[in-house]
Amino acid sequence: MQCLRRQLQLTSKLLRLYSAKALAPVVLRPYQESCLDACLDALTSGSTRIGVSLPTGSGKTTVFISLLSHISPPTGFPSATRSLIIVNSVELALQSAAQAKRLNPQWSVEIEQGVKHHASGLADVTVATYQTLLQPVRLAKFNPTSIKAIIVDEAHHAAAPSYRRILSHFDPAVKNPDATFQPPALPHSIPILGFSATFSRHDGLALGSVFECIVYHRDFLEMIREQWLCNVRFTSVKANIDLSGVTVSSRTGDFNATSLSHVINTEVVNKLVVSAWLDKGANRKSTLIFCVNLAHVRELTAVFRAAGVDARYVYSGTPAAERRALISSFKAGQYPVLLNCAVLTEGADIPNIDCVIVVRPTRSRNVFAQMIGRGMRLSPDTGKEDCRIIDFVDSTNRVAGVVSTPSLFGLDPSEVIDDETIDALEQRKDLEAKSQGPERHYDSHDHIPDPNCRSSVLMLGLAAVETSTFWSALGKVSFVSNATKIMKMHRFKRILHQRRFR
DNA sequence: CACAGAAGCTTGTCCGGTCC
DNA sequence: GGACCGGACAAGCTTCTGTG
Repeated sequence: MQCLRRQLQLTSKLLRLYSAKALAPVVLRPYQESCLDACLDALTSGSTRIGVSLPTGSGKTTVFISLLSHISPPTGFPSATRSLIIVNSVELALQSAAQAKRLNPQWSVEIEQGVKHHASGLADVTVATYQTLLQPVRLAKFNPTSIKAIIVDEAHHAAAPSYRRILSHFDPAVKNPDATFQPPALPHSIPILGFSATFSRHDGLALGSVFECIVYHRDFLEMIREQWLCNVRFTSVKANIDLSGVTVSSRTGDFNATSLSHVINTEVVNKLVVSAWLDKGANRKSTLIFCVNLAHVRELTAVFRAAGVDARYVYSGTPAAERRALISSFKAGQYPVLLNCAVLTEGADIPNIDCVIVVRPTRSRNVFAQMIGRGMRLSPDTGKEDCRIIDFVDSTNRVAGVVSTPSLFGLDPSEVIDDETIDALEQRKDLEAKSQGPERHYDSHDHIPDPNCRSSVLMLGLAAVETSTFWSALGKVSFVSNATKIMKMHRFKRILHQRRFR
């Protein structure tokens, strides 16, 4: 087995070198290479359902397209040469297909989506939206015997019943929610590889029903430090808000929006937000603001406009054409402030954003990372040098579990942060750690309890910090060196082969 | 041991958002 | 307009704890 693995690894590396020389277009970043290695290592070790966690802007699409070129048909099934990429929006489908064609011009690439895009099912790579694949006729085009791998983009959705309805056709181990569903008898196993920036779900239970393990993870903090994402300057503003009375959903673990809006969407706080922006963000070209709910979006926009700032907002009800125009003119720098509520948290690609204001306190590190991640894409064309992140912390009561800039760095939430870089914050954390003795973090807990994984993390010695879950531990892995971390991730993966997720 | 109240968990329904 | 998603919320059920 060891010998076979070495052979396969060598083959995949030679293939990578060969394809790089033959086509010469793609030079993967070092972490993308490591990610590829981790995935191929897992596949050659026998895993078939694996996850990869890479932050927004890290080039997930490039990685999974490259990965497909290194996955060979299973032994004994040379005709299984096709790949299926499942995405959750038309934009992602178009982006992935374009990237697949750009990186591998020799491939036939098709899209299966809606009424406009009908694939034959015979292309080397087909990119499909899950909404379209839910139609049996559309799904039936893809014969499992001819497929060598399936990629799931935004894979934190993969545990939803609709995704499982699709994936169960390609892997009997994925349970179809329909009790009458007859699992297919497949001649060979089809690897399912999930990619996401926030590889977790609030309900927590279901991801393990699709993926066996996470084989690679990169935290956005180290990506910034290594300048794969743009530099960030953090500012935390103390506001007279009291989160202690805000109700928390037992199901999601995060604040209830309605309850939260009673505390956040007030005249005092809204004026403070505008003042903070005038003080710290007015010199920025493009500021994106995250609000609690629709009422908050509208009222905060009004306060900005009353202060003479050209602020606009998008929400789900904004007509598609109007939304495109709003985002397009925002990208062009035609107005400085765009507010939204949950519309632009996932998949929004607006690289010119150079200021993000979070006026939506959260207990989820994922949600916080998604929000501030919108400003971290590199954008040399627009002259963007860095991104300013402004968030608001309560000054009246210290509520456990709130994710803010200080807690993100393991600092006391009451610490004042004014225009500080990641390096400065980590130096401050180190000083605090030295003065306090044993390491302590004030981070929140993410929402996926998994006793098995906690055991694994403990086995790796990664649990020197206060953490309750594998997921939050992964978040803290960013504080160790990259080389060390990758080594630990490889060890972690091996352990998971014996101790799988639920 | 039995009962009542509190706390926590599960389930169903509704809503906002997205896509077909 | 319909289907599906995640999230919010309320109602009902179960479990835990304190008291007689």
